[in-house]
Amino acid sequence: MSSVASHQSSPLTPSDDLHRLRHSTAHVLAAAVLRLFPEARYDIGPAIENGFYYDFDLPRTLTSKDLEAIEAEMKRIVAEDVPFERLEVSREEARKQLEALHQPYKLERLADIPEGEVVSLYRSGDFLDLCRGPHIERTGYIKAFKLLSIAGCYYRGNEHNQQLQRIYGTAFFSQAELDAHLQRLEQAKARDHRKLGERLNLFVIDDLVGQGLVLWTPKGTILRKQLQAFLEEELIKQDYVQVTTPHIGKLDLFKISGHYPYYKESQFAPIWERDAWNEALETSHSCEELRQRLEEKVDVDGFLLKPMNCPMHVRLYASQPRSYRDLPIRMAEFGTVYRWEQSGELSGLTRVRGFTQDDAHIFCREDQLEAELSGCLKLINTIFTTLGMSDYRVRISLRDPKSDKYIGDDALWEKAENGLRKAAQQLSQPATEALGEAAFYGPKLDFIVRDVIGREWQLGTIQIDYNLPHRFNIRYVGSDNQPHVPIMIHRAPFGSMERFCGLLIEHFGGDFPLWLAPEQVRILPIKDDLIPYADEIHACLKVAHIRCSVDDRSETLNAKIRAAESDKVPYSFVVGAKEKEMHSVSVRSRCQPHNNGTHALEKIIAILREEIQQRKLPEAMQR
RNA sequence: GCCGGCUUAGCUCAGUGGCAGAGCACCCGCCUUGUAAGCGGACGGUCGUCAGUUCAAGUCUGACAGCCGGCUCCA
Repeated sequence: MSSVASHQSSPLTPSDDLHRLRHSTAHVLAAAVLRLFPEARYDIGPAIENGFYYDFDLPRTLTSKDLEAIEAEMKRIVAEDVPFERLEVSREEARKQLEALHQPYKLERLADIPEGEVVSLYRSGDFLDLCRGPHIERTGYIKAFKLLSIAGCYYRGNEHNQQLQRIYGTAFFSQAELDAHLQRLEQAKARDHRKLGERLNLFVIDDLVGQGLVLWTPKGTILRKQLQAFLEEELIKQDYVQVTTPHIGKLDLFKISGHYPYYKESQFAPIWERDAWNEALETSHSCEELRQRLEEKVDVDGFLLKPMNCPMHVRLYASQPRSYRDLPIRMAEFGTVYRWEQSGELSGLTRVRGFTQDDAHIFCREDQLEAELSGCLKLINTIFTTLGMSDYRVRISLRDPKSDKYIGDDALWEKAENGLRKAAQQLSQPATEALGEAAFYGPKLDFIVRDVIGREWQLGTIQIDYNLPHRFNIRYVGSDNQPHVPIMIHRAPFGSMERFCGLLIEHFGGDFPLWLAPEQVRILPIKDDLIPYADEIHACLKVAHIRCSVDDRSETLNAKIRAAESDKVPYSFVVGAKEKEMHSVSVRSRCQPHNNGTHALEKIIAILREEIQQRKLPEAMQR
């Protein structure tokens, strides 16, 4: 299947071959850069999911013109068809060779290789690299590649280190595969929720309102509300109660919860009371003193835009005495939270500064934990199944044992982590464990989905928390008449309405199932004198709670159909004299774009009501 | 926040120091349409913002803002 010769004896899958091809192409890239910039210092150049990159420290910043020149040089190296030679050398020998090349980053990378491990260098023509390999046999095997972009990146991924220039590229076995890949990238752009959301008029992000703050249009609001209504039905089935809490709360609340001390940098700055602010200004003798009083000492009252809903739900729990008979209490809220994300990280609906979580906190007893976790998994499964989203992965997010950003003692953490591991076994697919991805108060089970350009985003999450109940000292009276501390489960099946809608737009490419479509039916009168009949149909659909509009422009039918299709309206009803006579409509479905027959109005309304009620997926996605 | 790129009409985009442009959309008129664009006209601009260079700046320089791709971060 591939023209790439394998020089390992063990059998390899095609993806291994592709990986090797790309890694070798990265070496050719570095070789080309070195020819054009002899003073270049190179770091590492791995193959990645859809291609490869290589990081360089260069005397000047690269432009797109440079990419063309580098690509041309790479083609020359491919034409030279030199072999990749593996040289296994002593650590000392490797050091000497890299020193001779004046490659400080490579020397540091060499020092990272554990004692006792084989050190290998790869030579291809005039280029030498410290590399574990393996590689393809000759540069001539590289048939189809393209450099894609330049990006800044930090050495070793640490923002305090030197910033390097990273060149991204991709390579395939054949030009046809490369072309197909580039075409896929191009097509993905059309599905991008940032483009599609604007075109379909679902949401707006306005400079004057602020970065990362989403304005939902009437159409987008319908989408959101339908999702919310869907989830609310499930909440009723699972005996949740809904609550409502404010957008801000006292700083003290978040000091107790730990949000303020632990994640201060990720929050909007506190809102200080005017009097306290004035007094602090007047009585502070220096800016530093003022800063300390406002941020560190407790003698100034302030408020925080809430970064999470949990502290408020905990206080609602604590507002009454609770008996073991009351548990579990499943407290849900579509609560809007605010976080200070770095400006460079904001992106459409998927990374924003204000978003609404479909949040809930379950307060339960130890003996109820397993059943509650199971209920949460069931809820998430219902959502993903209803929406036809099967392409997700599950991550068990654990503490990084080396970090100090977590609260609570080790025994409780272990208990929570094991609880999640056990719950994860119910899943139909294996979950992968990830250190350092936990919340500061507990481990999580995260459901992760990719966007159209391949970036991964966390959507749903289930988190076990033994810590907040202790920090707030909440209790219930047990059957032994003694106080006990409940366990909290934090869970959000969508995660954030904004992020979820963003990925949903891309998932459906804007072709939402009927129940979600902002405009479900568009009525297209053939001639202007049919407008009164179209209005009559419109009124009937409205009574049946079907969202529709009449295209009463003085346009041809073809033009109206084109507009309806491009607006991604699921059904068009064409009405002319024949339909009027029989009190019927001619139906055109977006899934079968041709005349789907003439139906009596009552009949088609019943069909659509059924499709809405059952939350059917678009035919194109049904199996 | 860091590196780089981009920013011209509502949208998509042309405009290589010398009069601000096109297509589509919106609006008006004609046409009265049978399953993906009928025809014509009019309207629409602080060329992201602010400085600078120049006889002259959409075009060159700088700062700032926003967006895009990465990096870092992500409760």
